[in-house]
Amino acid sequence: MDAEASRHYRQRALVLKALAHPTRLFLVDRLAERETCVCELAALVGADVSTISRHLSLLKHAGIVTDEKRGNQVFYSLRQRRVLTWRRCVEAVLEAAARERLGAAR
Amino acid sequence: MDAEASRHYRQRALVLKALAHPTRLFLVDRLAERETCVCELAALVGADVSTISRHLSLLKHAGIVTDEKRGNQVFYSLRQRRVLTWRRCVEAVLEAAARERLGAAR
DNA sequence: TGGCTATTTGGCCATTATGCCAAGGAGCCA
DNA sequence: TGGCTCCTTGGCATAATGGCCAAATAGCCA
Repeated sequence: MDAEASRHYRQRALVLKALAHPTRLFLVDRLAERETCVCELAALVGADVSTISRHLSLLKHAGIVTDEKRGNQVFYSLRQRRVLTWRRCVEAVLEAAARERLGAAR
Repeated sequence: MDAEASRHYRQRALVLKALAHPTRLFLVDRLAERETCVCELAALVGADVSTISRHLSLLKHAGIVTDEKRGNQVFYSLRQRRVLTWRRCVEAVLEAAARERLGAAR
């Protein structure tokens, strides 16, 4: 893998890494419905506000979400919806695995 | 997030975690072209064979690739091609970020 | 069987990721 | 200004990753 390919894949892996956490996937799915403030998201997840703030910050740096301060709250939302295609990719893998299990059990 | 949602997202995050590494993305792209043995992949990446073997094992456990022993070599291949939609998901994010940078520079 | 080649696994170590608490900063309202 | 609420960031402890070397396995072929 030459330097350019290396950079190419490092950059893409960063985006996937940002998604690759249960809480962050939940947040992305949530934000796909509507913009939401940090405290509400924290309540939904059931984790410390600081923890959620960190997850959101990570998603923001990855370019997946944006934030907007309004009053003393910060509302996060998806930067674009096509990132939701992560579902198609993952479901394809899970379905193939499920089919394989059925085949093995036959 | 209740117990079921938690399980749901944990399972999906596992698949994304398997993809979320530069070397593993490279391997997936490579295997999309044709099945390849471990030693050839190791040479392409330029890493220790044991390192590549571990990455492939991880991809296999995630249900993304399969292996087939033939002689004293092991050939890996994609289990299904729809996993390649990771590209669409990631490119959407990168393109949005690029647009944003252009807008900011305007 | 003995020697080779191809892979996987065990061990170790360095680096990164996570999560919570506490502290710090911002904005709102009385 | 003082007190609240909402977020973010610093500090830490713990767990998970990633990589390489060395050792163990498996299959081929003399």
